[in-house]
Amino acid sequence: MADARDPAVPDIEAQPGHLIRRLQQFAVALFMEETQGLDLTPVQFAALAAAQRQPGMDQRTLAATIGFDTSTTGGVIDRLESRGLIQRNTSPDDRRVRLINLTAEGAHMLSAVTPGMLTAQQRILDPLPEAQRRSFMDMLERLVRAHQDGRPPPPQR
Amino acid sequence: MADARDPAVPDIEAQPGHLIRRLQQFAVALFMEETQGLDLTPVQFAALAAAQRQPGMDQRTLAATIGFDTSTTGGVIDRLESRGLIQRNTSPDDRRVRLINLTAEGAHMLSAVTPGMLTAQQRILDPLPEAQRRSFMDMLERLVRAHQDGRPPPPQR
DNA sequence: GGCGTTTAGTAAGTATTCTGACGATCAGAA
DNA sequence: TTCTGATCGTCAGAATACTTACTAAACGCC
Repeated sequence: MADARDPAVPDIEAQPGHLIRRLQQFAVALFMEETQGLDLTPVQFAALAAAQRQPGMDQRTLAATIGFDTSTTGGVIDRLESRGLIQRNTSPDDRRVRLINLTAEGAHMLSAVTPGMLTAQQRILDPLPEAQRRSFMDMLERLVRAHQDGRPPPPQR
Repeated sequence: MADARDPAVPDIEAQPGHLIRRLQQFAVALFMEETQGLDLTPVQFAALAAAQRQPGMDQRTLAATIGFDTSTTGGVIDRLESRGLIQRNTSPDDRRVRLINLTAEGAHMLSAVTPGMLTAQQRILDPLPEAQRRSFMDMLERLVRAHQDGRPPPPQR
């Protein structure tokens, strides 16, 4: 029963933010479980996949693609580069820019990880009745798209 | 158009794991924005709220409540303790155990942060039509509960 | 009481993730 | 051309988050 003197703690467990964090933890755990031994994190996988999809990307574009800031992306790329999965070359047109390309090993790694990744994705949604999975994904996409399109400033004027 | 030679990269952006990660990022950003200046992270807030809800918890129980391992929780509690928001006392019954209690400043901090936290929670779901928000939350809860209850083995037999 | 096992917490190491500051570089203006 | 501002990337620092290994303490069996 609610305590009138304590409106301050409305049950963390029922808050969207908390549930989203928890679900994200499980998603990562499932990914790691299904790709065990390949030693690639979900974020590293996303970076590899982005590099594969659009070769010769600069880091800034890659960061935006996978949804991180350039700082974080730089670190991710550092590790992938040191493992020989991607190459980072200075652009001839603009020496500030580093162009990212997948190496052959990177492409191989991507193929090796993908089946497990897909299994993990299925397992994330598994607890939902099948009819709801699409609906959940639609809402997720809608939320992410809305937030990344910048919060539309409050209807001023 | 799909390239038959490249079944390996099925569009990261459409995978549940990626979308959940992105949404979590926005959730954190909204929390920080709405509680600006108070200098409390969502995780720290969760720990404070748990301590408030059940005073005298040991760290292990607290960790389970907010959904982290004991290592991470220990670090979170370190920072809260050094800011004087919680106390950590050795249990008289079992000297291995540290009992967590909110200080007066901790309780005050909790009250100060809660309104912003609630606003942030609303803003997370804002982009969804109101009719869908409850539905989204129900699915979230179902997913988290199912995963934390251990993956129920597929309906065999 | 003594000893092996279990348990609570910490420590170390890796990897995210963010913000803010910085250096290098480029592009456009004076 | 030189100055100014903007842009790309990195660095430094803080806070998550995980795993593995370790210490300290308690428990259970004899």
